[in-house]
Amino acid sequence: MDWLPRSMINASRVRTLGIDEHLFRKGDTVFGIFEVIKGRLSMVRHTSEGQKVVIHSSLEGSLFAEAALFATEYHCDGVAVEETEVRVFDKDAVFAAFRDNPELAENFMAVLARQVQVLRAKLEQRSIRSARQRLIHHFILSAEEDGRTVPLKGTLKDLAVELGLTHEALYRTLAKLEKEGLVERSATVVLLQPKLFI
Amino acid sequence: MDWLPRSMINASRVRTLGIDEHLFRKGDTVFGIFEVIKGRLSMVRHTSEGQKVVIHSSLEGSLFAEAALFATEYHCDGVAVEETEVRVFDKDAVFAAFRDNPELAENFMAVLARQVQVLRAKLEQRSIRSARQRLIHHFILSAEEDGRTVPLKGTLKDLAVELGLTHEALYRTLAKLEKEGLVERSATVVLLQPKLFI
DNA sequence: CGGCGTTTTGAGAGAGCTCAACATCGGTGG
DNA sequence: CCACCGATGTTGAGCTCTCTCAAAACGCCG
Repeated sequence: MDWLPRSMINASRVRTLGIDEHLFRKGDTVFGIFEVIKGRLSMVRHTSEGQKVVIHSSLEGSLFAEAALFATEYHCDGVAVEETEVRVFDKDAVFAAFRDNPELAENFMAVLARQVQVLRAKLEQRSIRSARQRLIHHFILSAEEDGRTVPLKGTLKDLAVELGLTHEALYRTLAKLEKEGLVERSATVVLLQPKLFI
Repeated sequence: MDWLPRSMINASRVRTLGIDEHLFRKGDTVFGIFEVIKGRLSMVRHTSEGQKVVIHSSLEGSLFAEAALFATEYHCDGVAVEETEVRVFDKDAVFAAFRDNPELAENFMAVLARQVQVLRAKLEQRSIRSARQRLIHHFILSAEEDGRTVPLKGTLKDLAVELGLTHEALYRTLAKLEKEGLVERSATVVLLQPKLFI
C-alpha cells in the first residue's frame, strides 16, 4: 500500500476483529474497503440451510473487498478467520481522493491490474497437475535476472501452500529434482541447472 | 467491453493474427492493450535455453495485457495460439481518455476489480481437490436467487473445463450426486436438493 | 441414413494425499 | 550446559482419487 498518499492513510482507521467476527454482512451498505494488516479474512456466502461456502480467503497485506467500491451493497459476508487487524478506507473518501487526484486513481488501477496479472499467473500454475512440472514452472518464473537463481523466501512449507501441494509432495519432488541433478539447493537459494531447461 | 465509449472503440483497430504470430515481444515498448475478440492469445516467457513457459492464456472476450498500461515495456511475449482477432487500444489514447473522462477511469477500475474478484473465486475453487466438493461448491455459488436452481449454460464438457476437471470425472461425479439424491437434472437445469446443504 | 460431437460407462495406472515415524534445528528455561 | 519443546524438514507405506485410454450409446443435423 506504498502507493497511498499519507492523507489517505491518516484518514483511515484500524480495526481489530476476533475470530468469527464480521467485518460486514451481505446486504450491508458498502461503507469502505480494507487492507488486511495481520490475520486473515474470508468472504463467505451462506446457503439457505446455513452452510458456509467460502468465496475467498485473504492474505496478509492484500486488499479486501475492493470490488465493493463499485457496488452499493456487499454481496457476501466478510468474516475474520483468525484474530485480524484491518485498515478501513471509507468508500466516499476513496472516491473523492480519486477525483481530486487522478494520479492516485492511476495508482489504484495499476495495483488492480497487477493483481489481475498475478492471479492469472497463479491460476495458470494451478492448471499444471504434475507436482514436478508445477514446481519447475514456479522455479523458472521466479528465477532472478540470471535465470538460474531462485531465492527461497520463507519455509518450504509456505512454498508448498503457495503451490497448492502438500509439503510432503513438495519435499519429495524437490529431492528428486536434486537427485537428478536438475537443481542444487542451499538453505536460501535454489540453483537451476542447465539440464532443467531441456 | 460495453463500458467503453463509442469514441474509444472507433479509435481502436482490429488486428488478425495467425498461429504463433506475435502481438508483441518482451522488451518492446508498450504501444497498447488488447481485447481478444476471437481465438486465443498466450503470454509466454522464454528461458535462456529457449524453452517456453506459459504465464497466461486468454479467453475470448477478455482483456489482454492490461497491466502493460502501467509499464513501459512488455515483459513477456504475446503470441496467438490459434487464428486470433484482437482489438488494439492505443496506450496513450487510453490514458488520455482516462484523464479527460474520470467516469471512464472508474469504469475501468470497476472492470479490473471485478476481474480480481472472479479470479480469486476461481482460485479458491481450484484449491478444492475433490471433484465432488468442487462441483458442489460451484453449484451452490452459481445457484439463482432461490438458492436451488442452477442453469446449465453450454455443454457439460465446457463446465468440466471451467472447473478444471476431465469431462469423465465430471460426468461420474454428477451421476453420483444424482444417484444419491443430492441433485436432480434436466437438460437445462440442475436442481439442488435439501440434502446437499447438510 | 451417416457422421460428428456430446454424454456415459468401464478398467487400469499413476500421482498425490494421508497417516505415521523420525530427524533436525532453534529457542527456552531450569 | 543440557533437557525439553515446537516447528520445519524428511522419508516410508498404503490408499484413494482422478486421469488416461477405450468403447459405446445418444442426439442432432445435413
